[in-house]
Amino acid sequence: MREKADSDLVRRQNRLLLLEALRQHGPLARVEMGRHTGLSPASITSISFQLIADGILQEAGETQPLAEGPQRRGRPLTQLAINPKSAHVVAVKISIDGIELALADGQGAILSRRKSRTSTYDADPKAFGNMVASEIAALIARSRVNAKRVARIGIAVQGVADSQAGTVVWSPAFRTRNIAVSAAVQMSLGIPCHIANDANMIAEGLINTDRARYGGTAAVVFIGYGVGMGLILNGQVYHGPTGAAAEFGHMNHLPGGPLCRCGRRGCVEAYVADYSLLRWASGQAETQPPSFNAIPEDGMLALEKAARRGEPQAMAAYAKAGEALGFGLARIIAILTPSRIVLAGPGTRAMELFEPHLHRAIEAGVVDELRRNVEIETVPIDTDMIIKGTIDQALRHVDREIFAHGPLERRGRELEHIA
Amino acid sequence: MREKADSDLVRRQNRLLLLEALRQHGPLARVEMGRHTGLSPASITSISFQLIADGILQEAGETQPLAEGPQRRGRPLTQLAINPKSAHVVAVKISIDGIELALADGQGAILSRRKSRTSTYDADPKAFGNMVASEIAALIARSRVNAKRVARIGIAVQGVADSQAGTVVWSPAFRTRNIAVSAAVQMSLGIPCHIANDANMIAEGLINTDRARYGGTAAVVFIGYGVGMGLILNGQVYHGPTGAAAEFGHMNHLPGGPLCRCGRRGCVEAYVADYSLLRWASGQAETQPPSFNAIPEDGMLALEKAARRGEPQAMAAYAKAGEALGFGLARIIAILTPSRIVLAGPGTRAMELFEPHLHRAIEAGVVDELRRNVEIETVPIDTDMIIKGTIDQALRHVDREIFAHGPLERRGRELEHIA
DNA sequence: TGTTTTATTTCGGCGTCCAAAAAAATGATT
DNA sequence: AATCATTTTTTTGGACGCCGAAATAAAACA
Repeated sequence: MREKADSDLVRRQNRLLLLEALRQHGPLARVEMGRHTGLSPASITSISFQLIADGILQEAGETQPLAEGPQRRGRPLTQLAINPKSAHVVAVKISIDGIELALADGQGAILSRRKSRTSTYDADPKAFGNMVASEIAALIARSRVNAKRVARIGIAVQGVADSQAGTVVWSPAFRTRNIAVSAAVQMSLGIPCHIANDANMIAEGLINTDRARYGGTAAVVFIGYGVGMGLILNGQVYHGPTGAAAEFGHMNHLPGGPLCRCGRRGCVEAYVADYSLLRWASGQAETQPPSFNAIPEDGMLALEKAARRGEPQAMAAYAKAGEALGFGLARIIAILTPSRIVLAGPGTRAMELFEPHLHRAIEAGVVDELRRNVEIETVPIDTDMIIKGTIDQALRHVDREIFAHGPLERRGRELEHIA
Repeated sequence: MREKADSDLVRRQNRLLLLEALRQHGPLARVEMGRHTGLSPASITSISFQLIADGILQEAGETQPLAEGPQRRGRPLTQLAINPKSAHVVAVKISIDGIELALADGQGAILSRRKSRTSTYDADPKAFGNMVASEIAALIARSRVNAKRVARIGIAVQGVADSQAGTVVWSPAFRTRNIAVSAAVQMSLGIPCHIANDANMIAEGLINTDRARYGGTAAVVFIGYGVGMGLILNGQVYHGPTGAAAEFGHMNHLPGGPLCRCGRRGCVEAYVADYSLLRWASGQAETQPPSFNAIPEDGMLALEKAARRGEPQAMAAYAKAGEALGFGLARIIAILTPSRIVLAGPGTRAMELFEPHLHRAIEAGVVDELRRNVEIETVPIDTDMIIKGTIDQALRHVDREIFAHGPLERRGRELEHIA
């Protein structure tokens, strides 16, 4: 209840409503939009007319509404879809093993990709932003898309991001702290840019994939080279005051526990991340400083195999991980009572190995009444989830910040404000 | 972005905006409302005219705008205020030592109070709702207020409340679980009624007291006969999917730790609540089943005195409490990065006793970057905070659900829907 | 008394919504 | 082939709530 309501707000809200319906369900006929949004047919006609005039929507190809059974009578539906050329976005993923980029069209279809093997760890903090900018420029140049048609750049990073300041506060991908990124990118390319935590992007992607399932209150846990969490509260990804994500990986499990990459002891990550599993399985002390290199997939596969074979040290590693994860989730449940917990990432390959310990810990850690209302699920490993989520989120940004407003001449004042 | 926007929404939103400005700043002249809401003078005139016609606002008495310095020129301000008789609300507080009630007018001023010494612990779960209803009826009867002018009843309860179902899921004030309350009250009195956790009500009250300070993202911790938490996320009190609050008190601190009133082991409450402090200080085993009686204030005062005198067992109790509280808060910070943590309740009397341990724990439990952005404060103990917060929240409910809509004839459809 | 200043109201215009009627586009029926 | 039935989409006219500008109100000042 922040903003005053006037006809401007009404237009923005209803345009956005229409766009959201299309993002969620794909091409829709006007009547269907009416059903989804609650708007009258007359309004839908008027709004969609303007969106088409603005180049944001277009009539969809002859995508017949599939399988209507017996031939339907009456005037056939004319479906509308988001114009793929309405805007483009770039998604960037910065992780411990390099930088990955993708360029997508207005419908979210990926047009072009790029991977940079540049080691981020020792990157010059001053130059890093410009380096990312030039990678993006190269990606765009290689495609047939005019750079001016790129409306937004989203950057996903492992670790603590401050989206307010546009910096990477702390990340295992960098030796240095507080690396400015988005300002440099924005300056150099003249395209609005934001940065956020990678787990938040996964959460964003999940919401957009299945709103009924993930649109309520859920915690999305990413397990792999680190442990991250995206929180969905009341249908929206939670961003703290500074834009930092839920640092579940660095939530303490046991005081004085194993040494974490962040330098503290007893973080959940120091039990559950791949480097932690390996450290235990290899019989190293838990105070052994953890590796800062990306761990090859082979290593983890071998460890899983060993545990499945029944090798005690490997099994013990998963047991400890499951317990720490379980107590961590129990704490989340006590505080936020999510109705769903989603486990994602390569670490879930070993789910059966730590699952029993996880459940036992949750039972010990939280009152029955609260625990009963939460469903725990794993989602299939898809390394592209972060990139896709970032694209999705960037497009929603464009919807809200640009498309919902209407054509330029309509918003004289607002432009001044932005400039 | 749920609701479609039409002129109805515009009216509701702007009426509510006006009411919120008045709730927050007290009586305001129309120009001032304009400044607060961003609405034009013309709109303010029109909206306030209708609110006055609806009996919701009235011209404020000759409350001169205090100390304008030199006599101001120009037409004097005419201040408007919320009509105290526009609606009344009842607040009920259910805790381990009885039931407390208050009746307030439309401005939130308390007109009448009542305390029932009925022991809740062994109350008949079937009859409890009706018992509360008759207490409320008695409170209203004793005042000069017509029961039909009571627009809402808010109930605050210690423990887990399910506001969706209107039940007390679990509370130390009751032996039994899942006690239905609000349905019976609503049936018996014909007044809408909701139930919520007491810590959430404190949070609600704080937001309304000082929006600038508490309107962002904060965790409000109540320490006393139990440990509760109200979370303020982006300016709003967080209610989980079922309406349960943040059960910080029953968030696990250490697996296998001391026995809690909830039956689990290692909950934060089992370190920090008054019964836990006494249990340690008296040298009992931490597996000793905790007392279910309200603990008299004297006992706690004596314990504090002992610790200040330097008695080792008493000091150790506060040390353990401080550490558990600190690690608990560290976990909250890692997950939610609140910009403020508020400690409230009688337990804060002993703040200096556990403060150093608390800070040491937070330092050990969370990355520097996150910890730096949080301010920890205590608010003076005010046993009425819960009642006041409940009144405030009930009034906001009335604003949103009744006042914002406009006169009855205006909303034919909506009434049907409610009925 | 007239002038200046500030607050509030009145008036006319604008944007968006909606209901109802009209038009469009097709299948079914004769 | 012509007409009827059915469904989608557009057009039309009216309502509502906001806003800017002008008018009015109520005081201090000169």
